[in-house]
Amino acid sequence: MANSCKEEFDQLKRGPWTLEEDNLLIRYISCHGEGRWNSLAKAAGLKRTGKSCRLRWLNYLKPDTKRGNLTPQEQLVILELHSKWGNRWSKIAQHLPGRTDNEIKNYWRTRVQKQARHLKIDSNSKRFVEALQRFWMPRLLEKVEQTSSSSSASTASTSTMETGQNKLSPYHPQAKQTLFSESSPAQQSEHEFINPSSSICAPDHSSGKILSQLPDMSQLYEDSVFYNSSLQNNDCYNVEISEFDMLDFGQPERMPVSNFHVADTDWISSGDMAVDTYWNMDELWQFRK
DNA sequence: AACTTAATCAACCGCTCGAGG
DNA sequence: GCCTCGAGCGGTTGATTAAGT
Repeated sequence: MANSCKEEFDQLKRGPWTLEEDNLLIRYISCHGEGRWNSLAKAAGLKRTGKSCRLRWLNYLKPDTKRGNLTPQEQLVILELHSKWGNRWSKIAQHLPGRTDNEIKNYWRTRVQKQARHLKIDSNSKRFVEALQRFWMPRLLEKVEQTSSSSSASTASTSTMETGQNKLSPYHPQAKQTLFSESSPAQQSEHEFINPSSSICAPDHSSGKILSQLPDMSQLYEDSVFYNSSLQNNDCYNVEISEFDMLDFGQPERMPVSNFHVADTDWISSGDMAVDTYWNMDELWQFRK
């Protein structure tokens, strides 16, 4: 008995999914629906664990799964919700229609934590959260504003969440028809959609100026955790790496946010949304160069 | 061109939780 | 109350690709 179980386990396939496997899973689920993943895997003729099938379906094959880079707005939502809930990836994912917890987790680990390492700040620390809220999130808001204004100029019906390089699942029926579809009313009602700007600082839509809504820079200067801590810090390595960063957090009048280098290319008009809509925090350090 | 390093992301693993017997 | 099983979650790994030297 134990041997047959072991044999069964040994026969299970691992690693990347093949097209045939994907097709088997899609066909089975379209006929019988999701759930009971272990028996589903067997019934579908897949030599995979139920877990593996579930993951593959949820993260890649499910029709409303979005692929591709996160928009600035989506990134903003992630930062905002992560500051509230921490590593509750699935909870955060519920507020980003079409995005999976895995995708969000990967984004956080590869992009956001990278910047924390860069600054030598613990990504779970208050300092880092403050850096995000005071500095990077307003920058993202700015991009969201730019995106929405440029998209409204080109087409009034295209929502910000759906613009850019987002791709539908390759198996989605509409995938070949359009890359920039509007989210359906049903989809929107399924998720409590977070408007990032509402929870951080409301953009001034009447004037179209986001900069007026940025954090109070004089206050930022006064209570600059970064400035003070970096100067009082005897750790030479930390100062060496962080001095410019910290000073700039602390002396905003010397380096207003609006002066930050956005990108080498005009990310709105270049048409290369696949590259430039992606929030690249490295841009934030480029003013030093 | 060849090699190394870094970045990305799909997939796996172990754990917890809740439902049902 | 205990056990089993399915489902889901968060952390981690490893293969692939891109960038740098």
